[in-house]
Amino acid sequence: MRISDLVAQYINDIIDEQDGAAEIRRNELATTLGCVPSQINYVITSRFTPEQGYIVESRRGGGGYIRITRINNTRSGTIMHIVNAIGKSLDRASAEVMLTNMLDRAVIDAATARLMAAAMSERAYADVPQQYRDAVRAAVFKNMLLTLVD
Amino acid sequence: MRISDLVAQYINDIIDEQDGAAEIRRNELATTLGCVPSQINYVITSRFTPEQGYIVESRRGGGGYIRITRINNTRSGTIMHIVNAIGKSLDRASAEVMLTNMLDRAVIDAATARLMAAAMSERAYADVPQQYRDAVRAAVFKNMLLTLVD
DNA sequence: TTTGACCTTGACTTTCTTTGACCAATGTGC
DNA sequence: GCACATTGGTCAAAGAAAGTCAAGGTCAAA
Repeated sequence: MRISDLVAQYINDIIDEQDGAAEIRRNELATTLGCVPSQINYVITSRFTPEQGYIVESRRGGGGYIRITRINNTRSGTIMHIVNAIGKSLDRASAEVMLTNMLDRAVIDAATARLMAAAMSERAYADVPQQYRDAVRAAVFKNMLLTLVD
Repeated sequence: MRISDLVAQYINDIIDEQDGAAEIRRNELATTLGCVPSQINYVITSRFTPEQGYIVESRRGGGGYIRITRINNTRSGTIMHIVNAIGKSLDRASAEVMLTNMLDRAVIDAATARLMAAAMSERAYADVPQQYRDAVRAAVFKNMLLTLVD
């Protein structure tokens, strides 16, 4: 298993336990999980971005910390937030990150996530020229998301 | 015997052993079987396609993998039948007829039908030139259908 | 004998992860 | 205030996979 996944999982567990927010100490966590401190930053920037519905605050120096807060917890709100965050273009990886996130936050169920991921897959767009792919994908994704809001 | 047959057989054996899914590491398998890595891709794209009842997922980078899942069972039979009936091209109206049909036959539920219909809508493909639309739509539809199969 | 479908190979690309050196901010004791 | 210890932040390079593509090979059917 990837170290980055371990870190992400660790953070997610804390957030779940503590009802929406985790406060960690970078070096301590790195030591606990046996990785280099900057790995923590990598995980945060790749998996706990604002786009994905998290706010990250931190402080250096003695007693420093990193606080990760999950926002936007109502279903429709979350979905609309995501819809609005998607521009004219969307690549597969970003779509998948969003889906994983919605799944983690129980905004959608596993079957729906799987279905949507399939509609985002690289394979589905193999026939269409590069230049159009991410645009269609964005459009398809938004259309699907909109059926999920009440 | 062709190398590609060896690769295909090897993958199939794993799938059989592991109850429907094989997770491989491309380079490792290539080394084991004494072929170049891209041979694995060739085999996958030629013998483990959606039409043939497989779902393929993958990930690059450290800890990367290729996962091949075979689908099989009765409701699945209906779906596979539909998948195979779809050619290289699919227009919105036809897709909708199929969805209504599946819904009537309880192969899918209303939410799923709505979600899939959204992914088929004209609006979703407005950006892509006419000539490609129905091809992408077909590919997206097939990919989605396959996730409904066990 | 030509042709077309299928197979093989390898160079090059893209994506994702890991690591470490160096930087910036904050707190503490003098 | 200053020196110094304690944090966290940034960035670029290297590493670890997988993906793509095009050029050439094989082989059987026409």
